[in-house]
Amino acid sequence: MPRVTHRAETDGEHGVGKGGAIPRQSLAAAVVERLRERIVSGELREGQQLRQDAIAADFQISRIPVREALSHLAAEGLIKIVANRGAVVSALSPEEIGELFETRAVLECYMLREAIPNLSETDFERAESILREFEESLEDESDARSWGQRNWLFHSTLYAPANRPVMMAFLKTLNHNCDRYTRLHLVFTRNLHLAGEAHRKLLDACRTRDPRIASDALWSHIMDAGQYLKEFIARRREQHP
Amino acid sequence: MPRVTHRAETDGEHGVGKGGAIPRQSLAAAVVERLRERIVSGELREGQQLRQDAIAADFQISRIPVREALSHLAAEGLIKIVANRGAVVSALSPEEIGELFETRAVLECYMLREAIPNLSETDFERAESILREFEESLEDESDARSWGQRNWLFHSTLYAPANRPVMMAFLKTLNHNCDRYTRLHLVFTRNLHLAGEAHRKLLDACRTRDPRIASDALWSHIMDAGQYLKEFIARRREQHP
DNA sequence: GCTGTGGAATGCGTATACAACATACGATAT
DNA sequence: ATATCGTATGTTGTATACGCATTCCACAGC
Repeated sequence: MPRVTHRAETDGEHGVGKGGAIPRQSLAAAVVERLRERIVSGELREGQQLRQDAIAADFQISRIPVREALSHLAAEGLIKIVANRGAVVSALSPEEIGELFETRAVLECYMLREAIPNLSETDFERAESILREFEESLEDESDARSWGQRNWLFHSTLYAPANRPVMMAFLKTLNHNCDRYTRLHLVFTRNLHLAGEAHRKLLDACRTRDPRIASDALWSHIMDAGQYLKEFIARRREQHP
Repeated sequence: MPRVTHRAETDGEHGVGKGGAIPRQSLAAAVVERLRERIVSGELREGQQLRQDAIAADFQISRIPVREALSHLAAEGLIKIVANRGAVVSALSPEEIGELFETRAVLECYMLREAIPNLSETDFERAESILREFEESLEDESDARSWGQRNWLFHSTLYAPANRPVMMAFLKTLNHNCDRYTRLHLVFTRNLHLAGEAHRKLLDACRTRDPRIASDALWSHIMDAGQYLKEFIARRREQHP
């Protein structure tokens, strides 16, 4: 959707603030993307305040598109807005984090069970190649940013044959919200390879084409991560109150 | 949250448009509520265009809060926004409607299974009384508006003991989206009492305290409705293209 | 020294104003 | 007569401007 406002012409001309100028599409949509990236990547810590003025100035736009962007992010659950008191990056309680992963587990296991009968050899190869890329990128610290994307790509490849676009959309948002915490954990523990192993086990389980086996593997993959994170965050909150 | 803008003083002074003036809280939030009500109640048909100007004039406010409200509703899935071309009440395909109900079934059955061990006699009595109110209100045609609310109230009472606030919030939105179609169906077929019977069966199933029995009952309750509606809408679309 | 009240400062919510984009219709040229 | 382009109109997207809520701090009273 070629959305070129009058600002577009001035984009490249002079200095860009720390945020840089925004290129195309709806400004609000662009701001959503950038802010989400910053939140999910951990650049914006949980609890941090988001001032409309500051963001607007940073992107060199007015507050209106910023407000819309914030509203959108609030709907996704990444931030919380209190009337007249601004927006903060939502700090979920350990229980809420656990629930997020639990919801994922419930829906994704169902998706996988529905997908298994339709999984073709091509799908397996696709997942395999994504997994290899994934494992290679694990070495590269700077690539940590794309970890979430690769993770979702792998999972969604397995679910795609279920042919449930609506659920997929749901799950994508949910994963955004979970990745934020997963990354936090990964950064601290640095055992990224564990995630790789878990994925490989999961893929093997799918190859059996037994819905029960695959589903169980996925269930523990997600719930274990959730449980681990729940405890990790709880400990961390105690130490840094 | 007492949100009184300078508009509040002028609220009662002169004539109200068809929409009436808006009292308190954030204007945007208020508009969301009203529009959602109109969409879910079927007052705004699917596919119908929502012009910002018209809505703003109707509520006697500017377009800014209207835009935010629309954005919010889009996030809930009740409307669709295309850049520079406005918003329309989202017309879901029969397949999408089916998926909506399927998602509900998956999550709500899980919730119910988790809730069953914690269901107390008090909970049963509460559900019972809601169900009675429900059945009484069925006779009153004018009360059809509150059908969705009562329906969700009944369901959520059964899930509450699972103690999963995040999932509950998810499900509430999902139910809003489903009710819109359920209502459509009910208005045409007028067999509201069927819903009452299904709920009574469900309650009895829960009283067995057997997770399997209760879950199965809920599953068919939701999936049957979804399937029926899917076909109903498909037929209706053929006839009124 | 502590508490309560008033005022300034900061930042959000909304209104108004203007610019950009989409569509439809009519004029002109082939 | 048809096709294409320009223009008119309406609607959305964004900027600027202003009023109000909340917060923080100073200062008076106890």
